[in-house]
Amino acid sequence: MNAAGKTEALKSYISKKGLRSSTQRDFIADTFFRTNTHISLEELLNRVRKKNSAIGYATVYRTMKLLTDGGLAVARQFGDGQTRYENLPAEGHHDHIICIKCSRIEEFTNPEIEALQEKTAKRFGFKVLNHKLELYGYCSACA
Amino acid sequence: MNAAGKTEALKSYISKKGLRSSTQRDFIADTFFRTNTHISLEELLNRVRKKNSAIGYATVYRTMKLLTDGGLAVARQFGDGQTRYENLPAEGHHDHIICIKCSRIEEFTNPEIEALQEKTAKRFGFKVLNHKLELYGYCSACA
DNA sequence: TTGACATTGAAAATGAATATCATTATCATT
DNA sequence: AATGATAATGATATTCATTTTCAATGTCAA
Repeated sequence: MNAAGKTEALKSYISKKGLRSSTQRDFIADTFFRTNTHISLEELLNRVRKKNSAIGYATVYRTMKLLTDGGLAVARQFGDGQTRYENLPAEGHHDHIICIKCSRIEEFTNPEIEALQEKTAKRFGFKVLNHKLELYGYCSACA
Repeated sequence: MNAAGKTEALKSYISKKGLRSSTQRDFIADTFFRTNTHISLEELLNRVRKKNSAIGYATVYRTMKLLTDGGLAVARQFGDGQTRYENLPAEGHHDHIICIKCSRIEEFTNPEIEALQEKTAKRFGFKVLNHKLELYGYCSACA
């Protein structure tokens, strides 16, 4: 989904929930939708304040929580104590394969793996909403 | 590796680093080595204090950091704000399925998924050393 | 036994995330 | 356009997990 589509999706989520619009939230969401991936709240706040320095800290948190609840952002913990928010890529879900030497990161999708995950979840009676799959190793240049 | 082996490994790690032994640390580590999986610091502290009520929580934090640095524990973030420590399993790798409401965590292995990961890695010319797969959703009780 | 220094426990400090609250903005209804 | 119910905001306080500080104690090589 592109940024415009996300803006639409957010609008319909807001109206579905009986919420109201605000210029701050629209601006924060739009700024986030234009990022690539894995932005921390601090980074997002910096970008937002470059254009609108009056926007409060808490409003950014609230907006990101709203986007996360609405399925327009994914909150991720990479272990450094800060939550990072991932903007949904245009072409659906992807996973990561990471070189532990040169930090090269490739994205991939594998529908077969997704299907097996679904099957595994059923085995445990879980309803899966999202998942994280990361492969760590050496890329061709570093092997 | 069994608990005794881990105790040995810890001892050699401590001497390699020029640290000293202490009864508190030995006891905390031993308690942890006897756990199964994914214990939070609070849970570990409770178990430790059942036998030795004078042990401070900072010492438990320090000990778990030491075990993590020494490769005898794995710190994991499952998104509920609490770090959980995983005792190294005797029988190799497993993945996780996590309830985002009640934080219930189940382990699973799926050789088919592993094989597909291997195939995916080859497609990118990567040599995979390890991976992380986590499924997030609602368990049967929270659905 | 001694002395350097690692370890401990209690408490204070830190830092990310959330809650509070007075004020302002939104929007369906008049 | 005015009203009123209430959502949203921004500043600040609070919460909660984790880390740091510090004085006292324990460890261990010399």
